[in-house]
Amino acid sequence: MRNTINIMKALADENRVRIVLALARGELCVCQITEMLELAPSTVSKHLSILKNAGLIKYRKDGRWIHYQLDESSKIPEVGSFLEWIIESLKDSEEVLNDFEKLKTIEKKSLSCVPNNKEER
Amino acid sequence: MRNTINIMKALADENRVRIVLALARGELCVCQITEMLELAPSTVSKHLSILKNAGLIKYRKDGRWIHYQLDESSKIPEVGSFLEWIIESLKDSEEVLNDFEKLKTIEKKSLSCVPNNKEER
DNA sequence: TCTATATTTCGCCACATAACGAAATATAAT
DNA sequence: ATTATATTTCGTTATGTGGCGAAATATAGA
Repeated sequence: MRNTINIMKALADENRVRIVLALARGELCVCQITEMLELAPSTVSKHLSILKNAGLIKYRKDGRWIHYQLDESSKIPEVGSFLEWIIESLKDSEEVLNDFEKLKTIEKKSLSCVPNNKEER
Repeated sequence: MRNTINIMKALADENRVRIVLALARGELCVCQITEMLELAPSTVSKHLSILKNAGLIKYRKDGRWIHYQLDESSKIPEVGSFLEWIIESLKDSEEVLNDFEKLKTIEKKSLSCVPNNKEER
């Protein structure tokens, strides 16, 4: 039950829900999430920490950049089916579609973490 | 999205999760829920109110008694599938099984709301 | 090494929340 | 009508939470 409560608590915040739905679209760097949410980097870092501790997301480092993705094969059994549920529930919601549009713009920008920007360096 | 966040917030509390799982077993009266949770009646009332406002439960009055049940055909679309998910996730958890045992004892007691007790009056 | 940048951690603050007891409300019994 | 009982609402308190800026940590570049 602790696992389930942790998942519920992790998702009891709109910004964290938005992060999860954005990650459902594909892996993102902290800086992209920060720009999408328009929050302080420290706030975003705290949100990501909560999601990670609930077993919902995982990360990989790439130099100074940290990329997060949904942990669909989490060692916590409930996570997989829960992510299916919430993504299905919200995939067409207005806020999520707005975030997707925003992410398209963010991905076009020359953020330092963007792969093609990196390759040109 | 508002609906989903409300559901997440409603379930971000262990006692409210326990209520939902107890109601999955069948309709209960406030007094039974209160005795199961071992909380003040006013606290239980507030928890039930939150669950009701999230669209997860509904009630019927029977004189002074109020019986609550899960609202599986809630007008909020996400509720049905969400309840399926959480019941499936927690049906075998220790805390929930303990509550079921407790409820068996409570149902044997002559609480004022118990139907056969009422019939004998 | 020093400087720059990305991210996390820490400390603080305003607001939210769960618990309780008291009061209010609703219903039944006498 | 008064008394009893079940439940809800209100007010208070202690604890939790989301946001921010500052400091710390991690990595890259000059």
